[in-house]
This record gives sequence, structure tokens and C-alpha cells, in this order.
Amino acid sequence: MKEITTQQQRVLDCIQVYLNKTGFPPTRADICKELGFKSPNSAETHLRALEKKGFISIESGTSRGISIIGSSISSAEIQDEYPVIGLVAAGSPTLATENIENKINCPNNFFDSQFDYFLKVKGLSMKDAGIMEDDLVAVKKTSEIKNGDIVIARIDDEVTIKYFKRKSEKVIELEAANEDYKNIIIDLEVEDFAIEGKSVGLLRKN
Amino acid sequence: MKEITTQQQRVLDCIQVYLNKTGFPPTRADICKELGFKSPNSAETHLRALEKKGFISIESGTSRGISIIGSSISSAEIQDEYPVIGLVAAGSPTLATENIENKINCPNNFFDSQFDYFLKVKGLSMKDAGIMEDDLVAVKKTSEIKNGDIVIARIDDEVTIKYFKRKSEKVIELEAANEDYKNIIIDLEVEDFAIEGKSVGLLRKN
DNA sequence: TATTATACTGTATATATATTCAGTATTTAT
DNA sequence: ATAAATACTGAATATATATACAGTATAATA
Repeated sequence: MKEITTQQQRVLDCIQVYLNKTGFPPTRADICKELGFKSPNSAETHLRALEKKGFISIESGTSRGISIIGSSISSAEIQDEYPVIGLVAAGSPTLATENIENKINCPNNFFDSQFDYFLKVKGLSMKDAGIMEDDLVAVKKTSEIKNGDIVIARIDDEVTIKYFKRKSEKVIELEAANEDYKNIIIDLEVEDFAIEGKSVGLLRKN
Repeated sequence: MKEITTQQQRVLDCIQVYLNKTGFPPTRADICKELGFKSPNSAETHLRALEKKGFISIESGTSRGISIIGSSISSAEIQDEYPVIGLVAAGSPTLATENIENKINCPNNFFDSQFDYFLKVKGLSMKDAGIMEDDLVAVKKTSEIKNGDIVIARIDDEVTIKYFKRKSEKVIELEAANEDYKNIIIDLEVEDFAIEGKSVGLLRKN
């Protein structure tokens, strides 16, 4: 970061003040008006100098495309948009647009593990695990599954959420957490079966 | 501040995300691109609705002249820090520093209603309501309680989470969601009883 | 001494952008 | 039953805006 001149500092301050006042950056003309310049090119050249020295970045071809570098409160925590997957139509990929009910913003380190989407739970098969109808399960797409994990699995074209239990090399049991539901035994040699991911957290709005 | 629709919330989130990413607000076209709209007028009408409802202000005739109301200068303003309240020591106020286990960052519009802190649940008295040990219940400090609400109540010096049921003018029943637990009948004339707040959501990390 | 950086005015223009108008369709209030 | 709000597509346009070009002038390098 090179040295800044007095006038360049005035321009930089002007951008910050304008941002604080309006919520968006100034145009070249705005800067001119604020600092008494009579030509938009006065602002332009100062901006180019500030960019060259690393104080700001300018998005080319973009109106008000100025951002002050370093002022973005070193946020280790990034907020991301996560899709909420509702009823998954048979045969369609889970994350297909038509399955996305809406989106939720939340920090990407919100749960102990990264995750990819929220699954809106239908039915009460995992009731005794505290997973109720319409709960949003944070799903991490992975095939690293341990016994006892809560997995989102696909059998033929149906998506289900259950406890995972490996019975043998070729047999898996999907265990419900509700005595009213039957467990599912999967013979990997016979059935079309896939693990979509596992639950890493849960969100309920009520 | 009137109610916001799902789509309007998405547009509002989109503006915030764009701001965090670039440092300046999006154009109508940017919003369309981000949310998949095909006409700039889609963004325009949503913006007008958001302005009418008081969520944003729009500077007329100004490119990118959008500012989110309430989230002043700081770009990470919609994200707030919420305390996690663990075991509440008898006699101490719930939000006393010594009761705060840690803090969680999450958007302040994360649940349908505003809330004040997370309560880490002990015991299984609300098991059948899907509230398990160590779950984090989002608590809104309020005395506006309806029958059937899940409330955080204080009897003498003990904090408990139960279903709320008004039996008569002076009698309240606190109902557990687990047949192994007994319901609690409160005579308001006899017992030292207070409603700390109610549950507006739940968070589970596993 | 020539060159580069700073610090401006003034004019011009391609395009980025807000914004209006004309439709269609669905849902929610009155 | 009718109106109003929501949720869009699609096209058109005035203008807001970035940005290049042509100058002038001073101070700091090399």
C-alpha cells in the first residue's frame, strides 16, 4: 500500500461519508459536487490513483461500482444462502430447481459440519429422534457414513430419512425412530439404493 | 412494519448478500440474474413493495440507489450474536453473564419471530414435542402467551420448559410432552411464578 | 532535461440503469 | 362478486453514469 496524497485522502473520505449517509457509493459526479470539482474526470483520475494504490476497487462498466478495501469487518463468518428442499418428485434429482421451496440465509459454519441444503421433513418416522413434521434437517452431501448416523437415503425413487446401520457387506438396515414405522432392510445387490447425505443439524420454526 | 412475503424476503436477502459481496447494491438486472427473474420489472415491483412496507428506501433516478433500512452502515448488521443460556443457577436472572455458555451468530430474522437468546434444554420433558436434551430453543422474551405455546417459565427459582395451558383466572397448567413427566399446576395466588418467554424455534447441532 | 505523477477543466459518447407501459395469472381481502 | 395485492414476462426509453479524449499547469523524479 503506497502513500496517499491529501486530495486522494479527501476523495477516499468522501466515498466513506457518502456510503455512511446513503448506503451506496457515489458516482464521479457526486464526488465532484461534494469536493467542488468541475469535471467528472477529476474524480475519475483520483479514483484510478486510489485503485492503483490499493485503497479501493473499481468494478469496470458498473455504476457506483466502488468498494473500499479493508473496511469489510474481517468477517470470518460468511453468510450463505441454502435451499430448502421440500417434497422431492420421484425420479428428479434432489437439488433440482422444482424441488426448492425457498432459501434460507445462515452462516456457513452454523452447524458443526458444513452442509449443502435443508430438507423439509415429511412424516413422523424419526419422531423419537426429535425430528418432527416440517422440521428442516441440515443435510451434508457425503457418503462417509457411520453406524447410527441419521442419513437421507434414496430407495428406487423415494427419499427417506432414517438411522443407518450396516448389517453386512451387502445388507443395510434403515431404522426408524418411531415404533409405528417399520425398519427397511436393503439388499445392495437387488435394490436401487443411494445415500444422499447425512443430517448434521436441525432447524425448527414455530 | 408490515408483513413480508417469501419472495420479498428473498429479494431483501439478495440485496444484503450482494452488498456483502460487492460493497454496493444490485441493479434490477442483478437481482433478476440472482433470483432467476426474466424481466427487470419483476425486481422493480418487489423493490416497490419492500419500500412501501418500509424494509428499504429507494433513491429515485439513482442507479443502485437502494439502501436497507435498519441495517445502518455495517454490512454484517443483519447477523446478530445470541447468547446460549445453559444451566440457570437458582436465584440468578436468566441472562446473567455467569449463565451464558457461549454465543451463536445468526441472522436476526432467522425464525418467524424475533428472539432474545437460546436456551440449552436439560432433560426430556418435551420429548414428544421434538425437543431433546441439549437442543437449543430460541426464546423470545414476552408475556403474550396463548394456550398451546411452548413457554419458558420460572417457578420459585427453577426454570422449566413446558406447554402453556390456562385453566382459570388464577390457575395455570404447565404440560410436559412426555408421559414420564408430571404436569405442573400453578396457583398464581400461592406460588412465585413468572413467564420468561416462549419458544419461537429450535436449533440442533449433531 | 525529459519523464512521470498529481491535479485539474471541458466536451463527448456508448452503455448501464431506472422506470414506464402493456399484458397474464394467482391469491387474498372486502 | 369485485377489488387489490402478489408475482411475473416482455418491450421500450429517457437519463444516469462511466469513461475516453483533448487540453493546461505544477511538482517531483530520474
